[in-house]
Amino acid sequence: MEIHPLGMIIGSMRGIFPRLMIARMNELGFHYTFDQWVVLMVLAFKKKQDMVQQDIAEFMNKDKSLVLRIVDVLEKDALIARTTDLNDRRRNIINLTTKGRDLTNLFYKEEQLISEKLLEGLTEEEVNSFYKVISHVKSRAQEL
Amino acid sequence: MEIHPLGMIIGSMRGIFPRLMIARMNELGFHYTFDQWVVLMVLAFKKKQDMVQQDIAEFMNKDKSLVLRIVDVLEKDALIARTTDLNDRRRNIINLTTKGRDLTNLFYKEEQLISEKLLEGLTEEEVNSFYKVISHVKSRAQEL
DNA sequence: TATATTAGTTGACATTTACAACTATTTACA
DNA sequence: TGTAAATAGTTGTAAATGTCAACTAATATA
Repeated sequence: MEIHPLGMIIGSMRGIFPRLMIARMNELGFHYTFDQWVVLMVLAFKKKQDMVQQDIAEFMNKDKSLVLRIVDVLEKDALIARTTDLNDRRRNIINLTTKGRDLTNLFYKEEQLISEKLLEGLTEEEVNSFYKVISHVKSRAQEL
Repeated sequence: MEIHPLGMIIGSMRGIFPRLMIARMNELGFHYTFDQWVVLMVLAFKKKQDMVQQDIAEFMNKDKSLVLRIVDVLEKDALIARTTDLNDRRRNIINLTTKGRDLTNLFYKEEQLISEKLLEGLTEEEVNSFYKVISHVKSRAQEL
């Protein structure tokens, strides 16, 4: 099978969607970075109970020190709240506040609109393959 | 059709491949950033004659001032050479040096290996759909 | 009880993001 | 022909990210 090396493909497209989303959210008056939004959305679509910083870092495949800095900003803006896990005081459980949830609802709507525009013209099968490949790549990467 | 908003998908996977590639190239003794490699690879797989900084910036969907800084570093390391376009002296034509070409050949091999590992287990059809979606998204993004 | 591991924090430095403003040059137009 | 607009590249800047190490506090394990 002919493999297109992923470097230039990733290199040329990875900023596209984030930039479109950020531009739109800036228009609406919200000046958060893309990763800040991702953290909020991870919490909105909670993958498991009692998400902690380490969980978010793993999901985003980012260094925990970066997640800490993002969480600091979002907490300062009262979009999330951090509480100590009473079962394990090393862990901070992170939840969206009401204000945070309002923002993630808004982001989600805009995200859907832009996603629809970008994917318009593709078949459902093609889009599903796209998601499957991404999910597969994430799994494979964890094994390497 | 059910659309998975692209935010968290992009947010969780965009750093995977770059990080794997950078780790591998660091092992081999090359300490360039991912975007520095992308610039080299863009020049190696020349999309057109007489690539200039603006062309690279457009391909990478990045600000021209970033491309300038990357080009400065690569020129300093003698991986590329910059010459003024005699037909239009605003433009700098950028070419790989022999040293630069050696490095891109090496990067390409490693890129192929890692890509193969990440895509192993997927059908050719699924991978082709993946590339098609990406190409499509890039085109659509330029229209928005 | 001592050691190893984990979660989070802090710090440091290079690079990127995202603009604006500038210079030099070319193109368009009156 | 002269001027304005546009283009390519350069410089500057503040904030954020990438990436790593070293640290503290807490938990797990031998």
